[in-house]
Amino acid sequence: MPCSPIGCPMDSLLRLLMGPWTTYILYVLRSNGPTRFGELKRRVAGVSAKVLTARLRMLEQSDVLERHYEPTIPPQVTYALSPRGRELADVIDRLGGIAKKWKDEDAAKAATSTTSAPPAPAAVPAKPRAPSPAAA
Amino acid sequence: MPCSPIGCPMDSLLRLLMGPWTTYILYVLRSNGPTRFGELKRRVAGVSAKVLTARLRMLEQSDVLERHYEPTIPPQVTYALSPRGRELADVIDRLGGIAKKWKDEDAAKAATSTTSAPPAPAAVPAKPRAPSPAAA
DNA sequence: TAAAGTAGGTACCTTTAAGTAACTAGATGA
DNA sequence: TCATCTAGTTACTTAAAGGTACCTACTTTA
Repeated sequence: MPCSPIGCPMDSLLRLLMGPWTTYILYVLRSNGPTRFGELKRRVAGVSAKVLTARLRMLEQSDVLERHYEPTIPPQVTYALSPRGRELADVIDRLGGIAKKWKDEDAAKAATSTTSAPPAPAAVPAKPRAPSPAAA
Repeated sequence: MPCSPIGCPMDSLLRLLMGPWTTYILYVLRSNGPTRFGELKRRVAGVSAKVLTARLRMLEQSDVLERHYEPTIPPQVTYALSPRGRELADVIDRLGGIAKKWKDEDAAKAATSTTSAPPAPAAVPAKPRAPSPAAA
């Protein structure tokens, strides 16, 4: 079940971003700088250690972030964005900009439409959707 | 199981891109222009009608693409990118560029390392990974 | 003595989402 | 008359993920 045909270079990259939390991990790492595992887990609220570990391994193996292991007695492991990670985080940022813009546009549109009208119906009744045969 | 905390504008956008085939649908629509359902299904090789329909509905509801229904007797339904879709496709293109660059870099690195060496071992044995307690 | 904090690993369960196949209407072509 | 094409829909099945809980070794603190 690929995101795109096998061999497409996007495929592996998307597989990277696709997992839950991934972009948020990158976001935290970008805005927070090198971060320890526990701190990361606290900031990415709601993520389980298992999934966080899995994501970090994926990202590390793809050279998107760097893992620094300090063998002190309570061991200290720090994660930081690599150059690739920063490159990726920039694009994600751009994506975030688009997302925010759309949301604002939607909010503005909703505001004007509800200025003198009841809450808009969820569906688009006038649209000539292909009739559902089974519904007959 | 959000990709990021609830309320983050990225969340819905990522949910859009995350689904399998989504980016490829956008890619086909971008390079091919308005495309009919069957043609789309043929170009996005391997996708099932069910999933393709689901993705198209998602993208349509998010105003990423436009659906045009022509009630001829074999009905003709055409999908095309909306302005938002083109905006999104641009970013995806950038992401694709990064993916390609990384792949080339990896290939080059692999070529130099295998010039006089056997296939590189898959793991990184020298890295001081935190010892696995259960393995002892 | 026992709990807490470090950074995870592992087993088990559940949920979600994809795949597959069969079905739809109505006209056309063999 | 039956299959085919259009653009899907629906039910059923299955597999891949995530969630939860419990486990590790070692030290410090209460």
